[in-house]
Amino acid sequence: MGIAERKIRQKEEVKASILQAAWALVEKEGWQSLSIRKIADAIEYSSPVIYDHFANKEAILLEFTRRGFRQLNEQLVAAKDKFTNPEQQIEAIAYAYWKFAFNQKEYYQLMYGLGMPGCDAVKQIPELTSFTETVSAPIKEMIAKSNNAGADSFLKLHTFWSTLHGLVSINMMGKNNDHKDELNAMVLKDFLIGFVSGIKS
Amino acid sequence: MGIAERKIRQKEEVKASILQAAWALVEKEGWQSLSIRKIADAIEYSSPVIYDHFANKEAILLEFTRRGFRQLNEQLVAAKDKFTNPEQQIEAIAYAYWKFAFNQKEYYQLMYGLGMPGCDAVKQIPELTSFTETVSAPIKEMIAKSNNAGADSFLKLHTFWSTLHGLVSINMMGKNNDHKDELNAMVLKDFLIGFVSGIKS
DNA sequence: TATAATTTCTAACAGCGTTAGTAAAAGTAG
DNA sequence: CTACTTTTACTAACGCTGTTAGAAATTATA
Repeated sequence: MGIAERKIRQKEEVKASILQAAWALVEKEGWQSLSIRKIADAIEYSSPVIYDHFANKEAILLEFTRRGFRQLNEQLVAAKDKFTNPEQQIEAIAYAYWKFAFNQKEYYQLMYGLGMPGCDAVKQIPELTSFTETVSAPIKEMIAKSNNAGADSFLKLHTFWSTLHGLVSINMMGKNNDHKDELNAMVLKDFLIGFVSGIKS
Repeated sequence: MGIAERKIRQKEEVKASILQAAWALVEKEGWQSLSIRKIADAIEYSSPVIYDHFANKEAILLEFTRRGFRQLNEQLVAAKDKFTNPEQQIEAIAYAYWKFAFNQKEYYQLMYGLGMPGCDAVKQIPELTSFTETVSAPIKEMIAKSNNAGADSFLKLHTFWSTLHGLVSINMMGKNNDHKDELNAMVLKDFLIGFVSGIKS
């Protein structure tokens, strides 16, 4: 009897439509004004139905956070795989990260800012692991090739990630300067030069 | 007739008590659960009274953001003034910044994260200027003393600030590792070495 | 077809920021 | 000291929010 299967399939269709509708709303009005009732309206169900698929609103946002990290990771991997040289790889990763942050602004804000998701929430994002691995690989390679074999890759990863995120978020909240793009490109380049040479030495 | 003066004084007392009560609530329950009604309860007035002193809730948060930057700046200046050498100054500033972020966690989260205050809001924070100047001064000095006189101080300031903020915010959301403090100290040191040597070269 | 299980709904609770309109208090003038 | 005007603070409400309880409707099983 395929009845149970069909039910499961239908249930997942509704769940997918919830996420789809939610994302459409986020893109149109920003994540700030996303509400359960609006989602329910969009999928033409009553609001309590949503709680049959998600424990609460935060769970929906968490799902998007996970998707965001998955997507970010895909783009980083794609950028990285265009090169074999780890220096070029790390540079490509940095630019891809930057691009993602501003092209998928809603995702980025959800993933990071935004009420600084509780420490508990962060643990529920296994996608962070892939992200970490993607960035770690070229860093480890660089260290191995360098004269500075004692360097700690975890530490370097942390520095790399933090700086990138810092640049992004200071920029997102910052004034809309005319020379913004040029400045950003320079700051990014400036950081990368320092970062790479810091590993080598 | 000092009646008008007394009235102004009384009005400002109420305004001060609003901010005081609000801050007490933030410290007890976090900024997330701060509400106009709770503030009103705490100062033993009805909620609409608050709107005689602040345009809206955001204005209250903005006031705290400004106070936060003022306080941060004071601490940075104090740290800086312990040294005359710009390298030591910039290092002291970095540590003071770090200390502020974690000692005054609520402030820091309000100032930065937290819904990434609208671009409009940022312009309304004149305190940012003093902050910028405090950090710029030693950077400019370092550039002047270096062989690399062409370096752009604004660019370096941006890098410095971004990296610090990145380190802080990645850490605030991060897991509570056992070796957290040691790692942080190392990352901070790692960054500072790279930053300073990057300016000199 | 009757019963059991599931799905979906309406209605409500408790909270939020904010505003309109009224009652009370305080200050001013005759 | 009374009459009027201005300021101040209140109650009540609007339109939202996330979330839950309980009834109604639908669907599957015996």
